[in-house]
Amino acid sequence: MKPATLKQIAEQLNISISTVSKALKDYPDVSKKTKDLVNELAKDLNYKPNAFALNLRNKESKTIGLIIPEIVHHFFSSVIKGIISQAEEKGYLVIILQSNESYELEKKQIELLMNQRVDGILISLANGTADYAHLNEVLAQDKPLVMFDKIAKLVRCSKIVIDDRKAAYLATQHLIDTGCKRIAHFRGPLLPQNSIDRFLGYKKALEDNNIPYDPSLVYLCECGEHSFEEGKANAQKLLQDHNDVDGIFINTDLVAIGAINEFKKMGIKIPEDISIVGFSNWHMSSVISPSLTTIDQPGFLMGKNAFKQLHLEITNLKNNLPIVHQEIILQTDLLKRESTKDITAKKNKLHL
Amino acid sequence: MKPATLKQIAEQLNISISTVSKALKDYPDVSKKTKDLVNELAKDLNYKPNAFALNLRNKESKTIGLIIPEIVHHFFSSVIKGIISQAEEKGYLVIILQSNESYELEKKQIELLMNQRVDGILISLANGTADYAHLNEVLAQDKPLVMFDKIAKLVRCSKIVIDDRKAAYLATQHLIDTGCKRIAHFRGPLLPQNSIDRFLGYKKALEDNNIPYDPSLVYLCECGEHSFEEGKANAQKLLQDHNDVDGIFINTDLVAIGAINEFKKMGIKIPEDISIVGFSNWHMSSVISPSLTTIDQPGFLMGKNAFKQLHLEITNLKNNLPIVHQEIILQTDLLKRESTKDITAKKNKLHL
DNA sequence: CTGAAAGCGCTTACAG
DNA sequence: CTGAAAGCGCTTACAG
Repeated sequence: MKPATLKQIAEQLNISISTVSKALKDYPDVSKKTKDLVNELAKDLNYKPNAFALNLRNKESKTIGLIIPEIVHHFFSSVIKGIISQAEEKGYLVIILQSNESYELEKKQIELLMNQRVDGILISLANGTADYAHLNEVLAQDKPLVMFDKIAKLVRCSKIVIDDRKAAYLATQHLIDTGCKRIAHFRGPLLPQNSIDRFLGYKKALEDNNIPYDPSLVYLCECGEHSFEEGKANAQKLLQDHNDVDGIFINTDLVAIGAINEFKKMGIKIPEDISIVGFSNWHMSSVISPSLTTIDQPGFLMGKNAFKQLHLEITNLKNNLPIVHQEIILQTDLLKRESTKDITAKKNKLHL
Repeated sequence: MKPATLKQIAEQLNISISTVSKALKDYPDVSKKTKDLVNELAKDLNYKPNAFALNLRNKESKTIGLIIPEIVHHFFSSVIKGIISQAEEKGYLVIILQSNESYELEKKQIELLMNQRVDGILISLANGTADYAHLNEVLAQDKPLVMFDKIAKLVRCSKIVIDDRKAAYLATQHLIDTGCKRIAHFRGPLLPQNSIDRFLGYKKALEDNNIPYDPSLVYLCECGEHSFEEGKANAQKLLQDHNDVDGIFINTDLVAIGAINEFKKMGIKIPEDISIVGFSNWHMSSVISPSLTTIDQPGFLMGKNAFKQLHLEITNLKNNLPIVHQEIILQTDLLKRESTKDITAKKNKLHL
């Protein structure tokens, strides 16, 4: 059974399409009697306005596009959840595409979404993305665009991020505060700004505490599918290279958990021998033993804020109001758990 | 800058809109000269056909809807990935909604998607869904609908599933084959058919091996957010209630991992004292120690198949071909790892 | 080879 | 209070 149209209602009632349309929208210049007739029949026929026709007329589809590097990923799926929940509240639908960390795919997907004429685009960049022409093109066409987490500083649009550098600084400072003297870092890949910033935060904290920076203490991870194994491998390498390390700041929780597993297997005590701080607050991190001290990365909140900002820009554009790009920096908290030492306990001991 | 239209091209070239349209579509009855002119200008203006107009005319949007109980979930996010990857290949976009395991939300979202006039709908049911009127309504309106994983047997549409009962049977049989005599089961919630079937498979395997079924050996889990903690709690309870258990078949890997953690903490050896089999093959399961014997639940493949089937039905509907509903049962494998005993090793020993 | 006309389903300014 | 007309941007059967 095909969905009913205004035309059908009009014909059955022997009135014009315009009147039917106005009756359904409760225009004041339609008689009560006509309105009642129309509404009743519309209900009987289960009339729903044709979204395609509305889109064409209103030049908007109440649909946005989301491009994300990876879906099977705790942080990113939390962001998606935040975006969708907020979108649903405002009556928007979300088309999701996955770039697989590929610049080429990302470029194609931007085009797809532009051709689809979504009302706006939300994106977290692929690691491979170093050229921003496709993003600037979106902005040039006056299409609202908001970036989150993995952003390009040079693109002039709104951004929702955390302060990776500051968070990494705090993480490292916490290791120093709890007595670590020789602190290693398992860093993320070379490209996204985030792992660069985390590395820089680590380095800065060392400097500010007069601890010499030693590049041989920095190990690289892909932080992709094999994060856990990378953590184990790096833990092994680290022990071979340096037997004096007493603290590690690790780019991602999953890598940290791999490292912890390996250390435990080798009989190294955490936090007594080596203290560890992770990054992201994965759901397993609070639950393993020892539980992992880490930086809480607020994915759900980031998603919510990203959609809110996009929605604001879509609305302003529609109402010919000026669009002010925002850079929103979400707060990150250091969650102190068992993989680092408890300072208060230590202090108390000293005071005995 | 607003996107270009056929009208603009026509005006600039002083020809009719129809001719422009036909030139762009390479109709044979347009002169080469006109085609060249049109194509050149179209390229200059970066002309892209207006998707809203096409949707209205073609009565299709090359967009499907997906309703899923939970996004932040390893299995479901794998399914999503499979769906999106396959959809992209066929030129379809995917709108994702999350039902949060709520029947009410699910119902609303079905309506949303119907009003949006997506070309088809993919759904995995909320645990709370026991009434299927909203799903039958979709089918009554001739909209292709494919269910996966959490399905309703009574709804007459295509389904992509695994054979939960058989997989559970194999898991339990494996425990029996490796010498377990007293086998417990941590089962999932009462509602979705899947956990019922897994329970039934467990029970059937016991029967077929003349092991008496003991209801006090069956423990319930929500298998939601706190799966890990549930595993720990159930492990504790089990030890209090029964000190003779030597094997457990557990509804979900995450619960199993929680249980393993707890057992290890209590000094119970796995698999020597208690053997454990999980279900789903979560990415951590192969990587923890001892690694978890489990049933591989092919999420990505399920997503791919679900979209393929939906696409087939969409295409057939469009071409007025008959639609044959399929129930596709994907293969599940038992992955033998360290949390159960190695039979071959045992056999070898016996043969010495 | 080109173009006017009708139509997809809706809305709204305008006429009566 | 009701309806004819124009328009959103496109396609295609038909006329010339």
